[in-house]
Amino acid sequence: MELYKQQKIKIYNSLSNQKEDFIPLIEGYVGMYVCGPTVYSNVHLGNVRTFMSFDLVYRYFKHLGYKVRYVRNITDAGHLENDADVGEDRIAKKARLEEIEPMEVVQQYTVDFHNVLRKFNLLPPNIEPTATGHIIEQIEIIKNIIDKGLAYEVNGSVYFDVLKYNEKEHYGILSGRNIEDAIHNTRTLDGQSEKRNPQDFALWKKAQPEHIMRWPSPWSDGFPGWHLECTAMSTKYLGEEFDIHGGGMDLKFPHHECEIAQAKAHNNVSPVKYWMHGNMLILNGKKMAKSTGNFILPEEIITGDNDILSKPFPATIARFFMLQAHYRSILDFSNDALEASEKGYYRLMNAINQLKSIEPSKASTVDVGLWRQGCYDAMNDDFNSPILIAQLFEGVKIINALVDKKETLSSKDLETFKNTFNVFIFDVLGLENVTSVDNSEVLNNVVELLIKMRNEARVNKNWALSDQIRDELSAMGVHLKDGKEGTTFTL
RNA sequence: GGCGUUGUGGCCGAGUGGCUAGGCAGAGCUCUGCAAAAGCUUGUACAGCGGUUCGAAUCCGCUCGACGCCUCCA
Repeated sequence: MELYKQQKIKIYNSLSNQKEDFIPLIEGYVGMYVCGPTVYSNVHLGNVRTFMSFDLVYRYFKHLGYKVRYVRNITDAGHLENDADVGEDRIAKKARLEEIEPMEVVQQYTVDFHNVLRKFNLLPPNIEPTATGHIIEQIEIIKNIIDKGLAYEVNGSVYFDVLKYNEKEHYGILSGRNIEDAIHNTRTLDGQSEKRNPQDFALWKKAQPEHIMRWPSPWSDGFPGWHLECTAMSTKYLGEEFDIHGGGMDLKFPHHECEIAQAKAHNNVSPVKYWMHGNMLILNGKKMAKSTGNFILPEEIITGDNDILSKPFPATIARFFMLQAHYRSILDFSNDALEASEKGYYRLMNAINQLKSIEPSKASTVDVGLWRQGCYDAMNDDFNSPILIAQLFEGVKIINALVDKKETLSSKDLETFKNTFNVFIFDVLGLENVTSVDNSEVLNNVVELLIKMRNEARVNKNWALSDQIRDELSAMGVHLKDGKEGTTFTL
């Protein structure tokens, strides 16, 4: 029997603001869409956190035996900057500044994105579609929405008519807003607008002469609005109605709100059953964001090349650190917190390494089934990885007690225990067992110390010791050379 | 200003109306020639003020603070 029939998941649905039983549209299958990055610059650690949160979700579904179709897009058609009416496509702007092709920008940062996620051990999605690869689909959706009277064309651009939509539907259903409030609280209007209403959003934008990314359409040579791509691609690959849509909390409004409105207008059905939003990674008390410069790059964790870091950390430790917080909580990033996680991580891995050598006994003194279900209960409760990790540390205590022969497990229980422990750590949490941190500086110092001790032995004519040091180092691959200027070594 | 989230012991970070989350640090113990490491044990915290309740950190109200969104954003 598949595990998913035994383990029932509850998911916090942003649409209802409460935990709901997860019931897939088709039993045994899960359709999941996650908003991917806009590839106009390097992803920062905050971006990684969000994708990692959904990596956890994906991994757990897979572990339970669900057939998952996980779609995560690449936004390569940029977003508009500043005022939408005069704004410029981000990718196009970057390309113009760097005097390269827009697709070079896209290619460079897409490759970077993939490299980063691989280092943090994120599984690739099943489909990773691009916005520019779905221009035709987007145009078709716009046509349909215009036909239904919920969008209008002005000067070659097309806008979604939010007020009209709101007559029959609720624009703001996801973010808990009322369109009336929004109208009354409009910020200072900047300049003249083509829009009938400030809340309207672009489905298609006419390209200005300086725009280098453009496609033909019935309305103008131009480019699609940002929100539309996700509707086009999720509909195409997951259907008009699918199970889960995820993304960062900051996309809830307006991006996801607009997606709901478009999709409903287009398909006459609410597109998503469970909306999930991952919370922000905070640095210095503020959200990480490229625009403010308050961020840390994933690579900097690994190289230690950032002033706030005391040293480099393996990527998997950063992963462990982030999974120690629930995905819906804001998480504070700091060197101290990372160091604390590092110690806990090694404790966990030491236990795993000891687990291999434990011998079974005739009977069990530990209720393995209860402990195992505790692991599942944690994940079933809205993917609560911190609780799971706490449960795994209970497992660490059990392992230590087994090593000390204070507890025993039958061979069957031991098998279950080992299997569960490994599955949750490596398959579900996606951690990697980094046993030793390769630190060439430490190695250097160690060898220098041995050289010094050997030289003292030579001065004392303690040839037995000095030769022992040289020969044993040599056996380990460290070769000493006595030169006129002193002793050096090679690896 | 509007909408929403949140405020937990030295630090990070879970959580439920009554029963010790967990990690790090600290303390005690075991082990050990000494030390370290490792293991075990230990922490009565929940912004403030009211209210509901037999009982609230957990529900409600107010105050104060923090954060997110309202413009691109994971």
